[in-house]
Amino acid sequence: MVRTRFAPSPTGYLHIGGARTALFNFLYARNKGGKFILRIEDTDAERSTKESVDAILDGMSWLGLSWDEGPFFQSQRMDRYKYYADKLLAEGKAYYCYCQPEELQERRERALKEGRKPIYDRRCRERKDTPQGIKPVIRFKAPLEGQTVVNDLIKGTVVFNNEELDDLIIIRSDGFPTYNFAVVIDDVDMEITHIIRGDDHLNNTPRQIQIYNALGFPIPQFAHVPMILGSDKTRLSKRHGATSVMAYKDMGYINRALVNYLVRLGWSYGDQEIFSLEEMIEKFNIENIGKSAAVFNPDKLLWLNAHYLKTMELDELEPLMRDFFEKRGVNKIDPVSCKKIIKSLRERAKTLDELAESAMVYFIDEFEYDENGVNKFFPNKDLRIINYVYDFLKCNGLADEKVFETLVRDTAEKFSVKVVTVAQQIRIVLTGKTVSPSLYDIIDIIGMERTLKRFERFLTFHSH
RNA sequence: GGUCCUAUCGUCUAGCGGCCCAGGACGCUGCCCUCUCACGGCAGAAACGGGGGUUCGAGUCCCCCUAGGAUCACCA
Repeated sequence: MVRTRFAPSPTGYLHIGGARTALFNFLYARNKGGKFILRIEDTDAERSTKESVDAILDGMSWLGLSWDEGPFFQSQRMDRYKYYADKLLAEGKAYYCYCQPEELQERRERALKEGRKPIYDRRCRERKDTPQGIKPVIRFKAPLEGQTVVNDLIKGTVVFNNEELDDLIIIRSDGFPTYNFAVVIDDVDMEITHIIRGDDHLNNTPRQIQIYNALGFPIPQFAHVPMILGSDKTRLSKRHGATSVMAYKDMGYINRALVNYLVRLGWSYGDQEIFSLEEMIEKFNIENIGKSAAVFNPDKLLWLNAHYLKTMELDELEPLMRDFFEKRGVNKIDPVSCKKIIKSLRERAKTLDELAESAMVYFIDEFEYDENGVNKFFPNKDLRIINYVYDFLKCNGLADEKVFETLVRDTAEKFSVKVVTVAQQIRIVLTGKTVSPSLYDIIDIIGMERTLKRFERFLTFHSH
């Protein structure tokens, strides 16, 4: 039984990189019919917050990454870490260290300056006395020689010389475990079979393997996924734009689009670009994860978002638009007309927010007229065409789109102008702008009454 | 600096020795469609970092160089 996990530390929101790691773990577990476990690594009391936990859970839910077990909190598992630390101590595989943080820091800097390795010098390793008044840490007795081999599903065989690794702290002076110790205990307790995580952890892996060995635990499978970089090829951060998953929701991105984008960042399945969640689960595998870091490309994400905007069911899209309309003060809007609006704009917008913004032509009757547009399409302030169209609409109404098209064409012919001219004149009358959705859609959505009002308003503004 | 990882169009990538004078996608350019803008369709420009090997044959295997990234905490 495959068991994977996502183990974020609650020191901020769910970011793009974490989301992809979570996604890969989720997909792998689902693909194998296994379990996906969520664990919160909150051993750093200083930086961990409840808000972050909620933010991460929100992000996961929005992306549809449901977990089977958890969330487990490391802060509630102190007895487990203590138990195994004591065990290591009793077996002579760990020891108390009384060195103070300041002197450690100092020695590190000196070593660096003198060109030596900045690793712990193990001076407490064979210490027999127990200094009073100092709260010690517990260090792991790492092997002094030999090699530790990581067999990684993505990176292949990676060999580390043990002399490069020092005696890491496993329990801090405040009694809390450190990361490298806690993950091992947790992954063992939670019976994790496949550890899929960012490759910034590759260097931690030999240390963790040494702990597995010291405790006699079987080694799980490791898969270190390459990082996601910003456009300047440095680690993705705020200055590259939004990195919070929920920020994308707020900007009008659709969860499926983001998930689809993320799955293709570092993973591929031939030439396929579009994947439904079901397809991802069916086709995901670790072999097809690339080995090199990937640059986050906002344009491609935008394209995917536009794709889902164009192809999703209107019934699914309609409720998603609510927030974006409300943001603009549009609250009472029935689902039927909302769907009409979406239909008229979905091919012109790339985000839900953009769609809502351009939908304002349907809601605001008091707008400015684009002066350049007016000058361009109304030579000599000639209002005869508009008057003619107005009269026609007032007398005949508009049965359907075909009638409207005929009207535009006939009018153009009657006044010996191009069809574009007639259309653009009507567009300016109806929206004030030279760019808008299809004219018939506007009339259909706002209704004949408001249509005629907009004509009258225009004529009043421009008749002198 | 030590250690580790990585290296195909600007970007995401296909390629797992001959099917590749390198394919797809985003973006970009042009044309078509068209009531504007979009959408859509078609076409185009655009890459195997460099140098050595191995081999009849290398983008694909090996080595070196170079370049990027990661990591060296009582953070995770």
